[in-house]
Amino acid sequence: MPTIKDVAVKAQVSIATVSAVLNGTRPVSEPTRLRVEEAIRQLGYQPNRMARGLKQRKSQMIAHVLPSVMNPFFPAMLKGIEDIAYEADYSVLICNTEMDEKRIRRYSQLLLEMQTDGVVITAPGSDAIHELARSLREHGVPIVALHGPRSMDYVDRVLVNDEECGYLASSTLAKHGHQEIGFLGVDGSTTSRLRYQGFIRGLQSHGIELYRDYVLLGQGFSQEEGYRLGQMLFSNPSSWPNGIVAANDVMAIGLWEAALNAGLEVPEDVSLIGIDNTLASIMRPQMASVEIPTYEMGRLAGEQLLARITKNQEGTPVTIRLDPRLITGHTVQSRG
Amino acid sequence: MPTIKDVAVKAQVSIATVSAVLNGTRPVSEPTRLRVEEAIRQLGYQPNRMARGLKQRKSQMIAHVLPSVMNPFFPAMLKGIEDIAYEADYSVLICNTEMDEKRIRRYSQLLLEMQTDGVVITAPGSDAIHELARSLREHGVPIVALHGPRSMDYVDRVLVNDEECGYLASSTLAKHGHQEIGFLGVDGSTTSRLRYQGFIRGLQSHGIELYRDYVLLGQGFSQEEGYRLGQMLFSNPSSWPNGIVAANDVMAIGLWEAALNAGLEVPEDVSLIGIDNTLASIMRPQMASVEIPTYEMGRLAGEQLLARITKNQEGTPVTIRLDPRLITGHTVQSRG
DNA sequence: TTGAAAGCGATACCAC
DNA sequence: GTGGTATCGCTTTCAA
Repeated sequence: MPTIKDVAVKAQVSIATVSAVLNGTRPVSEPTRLRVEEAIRQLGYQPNRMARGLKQRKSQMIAHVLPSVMNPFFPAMLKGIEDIAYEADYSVLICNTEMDEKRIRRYSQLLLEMQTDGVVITAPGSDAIHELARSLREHGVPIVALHGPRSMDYVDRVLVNDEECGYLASSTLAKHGHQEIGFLGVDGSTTSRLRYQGFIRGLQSHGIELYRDYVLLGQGFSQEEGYRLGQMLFSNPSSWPNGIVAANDVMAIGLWEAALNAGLEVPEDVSLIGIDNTLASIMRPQMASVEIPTYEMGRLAGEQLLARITKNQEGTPVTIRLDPRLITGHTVQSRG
Repeated sequence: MPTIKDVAVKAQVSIATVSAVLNGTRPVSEPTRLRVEEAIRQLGYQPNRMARGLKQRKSQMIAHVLPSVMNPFFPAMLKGIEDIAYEADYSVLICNTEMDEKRIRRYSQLLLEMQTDGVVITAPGSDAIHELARSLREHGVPIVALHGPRSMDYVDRVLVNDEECGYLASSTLAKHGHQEIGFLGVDGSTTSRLRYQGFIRGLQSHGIELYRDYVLLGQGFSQEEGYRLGQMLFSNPSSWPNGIVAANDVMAIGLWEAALNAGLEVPEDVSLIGIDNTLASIMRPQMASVEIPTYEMGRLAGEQLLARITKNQEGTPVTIRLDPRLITGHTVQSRG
């Protein structure tokens, strides 16, 4: 690979001048500029970002820390971040945590070693995640929490209104005349808890009674857990809810399966609505869900991060909160 | 951030010795080693990878060039690559091409500027992609084509046996007694063409006639195209295939919808089978499909790439070809 | 077993 | 407008 020196020799100028042409940091006369540009072309010269980064103490790289790209909820966020980064000439490093403490800690160190200019965190707030955030901040690396730890109120955040998600879901069932409405969530998850709060508000605002037996919390947002909780819900053949909100689409699909296996028809016997709209729209029949603008959130997180990097490093943390949107489907049927 | 020099001062040794402790590149006496390690701990020192990379002319970064992480086919591959990279202390840069020539060209340049140590390419072989590969190779950057351009026989490749995918799909329908079998594919796609060839072989080996009218090629592997082609297939109310192979799951789902809209029951009136198993398993009823071991392929690609980077830079290109696996579902029903 | 010093390929300050 | 050169933080000879 040719270096700036090769260019300088070929164009018969100093490397300082080549640098000036490259970065426009100072005026260069037309003829020299042309000579330099010609030399660059002929040599196929490309500046070395490691050298530049070393000197400027920035890498033009940002990172996205997320649980796993294999979870369909996240790729759109990653894509949103990448699109913004691309436009601003930044590269994106990807860090799948798998919710593994050890892995998070190693990435925490790696990001520092790489001189990452900023980090978007999309991961539940475990100890290791908070430690990662603390360490990065301590070293002056800007952070944006994207649908991440809600408790990170000391960094910029891009969130969806999770309470509203739950509200939209239960309200929809209520409006369709359901009176006995269940909720499937995840124990210890802030997201699940907020959605449950909205769920309650939806019931209340329609004057519907809460059946505590129809509220079940599992261990994770998985299809298996949705199925397992579904089985419990339908285990009593004489009593089950006629409408159910699941804390996300994946659980809703497991729930759906449990309903079918219990001999129930959807939506004739029981209405279902998910949250996220990751998979709802591709199901047949299409499942009702509450859409979260994940791509847009990714873009906003990317923009906010770059703003912190290039402009106001300081300044009080910002919170951007987007609203979800109801997606109607064929798994909700009017009652009575 | 403390530098190697700070450590040296604190431990009262030269930076050369610190470096030796860090990298084990030469023997260091026990007492000095302990002093250095203690200094590193106390300062919270982390080596600067840009500086190291500049000197060593490698970045400890690899890249994954793929059409889009939002396409459910790719995340598992990316994850496989990342897992291998993580174990070997490499970072992964992500490059979504969106099949956009301009974007590919910019990434081509970026990867060079970043001093990327190696690249996994998972993208159809457009002009721009071949140009990217050529440019990287010219600069000595190892490449692995992961389910990528089949024509890149000058680089290592990790592929699935696409012909076999088609064969498994049509054979399955044949074994269930279907006689009039259709195929939905994509015009100009090598993947689609190979799967079609296997499809034909499946028919032949079961002595089944090919109905050319039931073979339709669209413009892309999308649900919309699946739907559109499906509509064409079902437009003649007196004649349609009773079994159809779609070149991938996403198209199969569009096709499914078209069938339902045409008033046909699946699988009573028409059997369907997809390829990829990206979405088939989560559909209800579960869709039949042919599974591609994408995660495992990603791992193999990562391993092969790292082998090239750290060991045999030279040596004739390797091709690793994995076999697909049939996933039975409820969209195929026996005939007659 | 250790240290001094020459780079790696850029940027940026200081002269001219 | 342009050139010389110190510098970024590290690795790697070469000497001692």
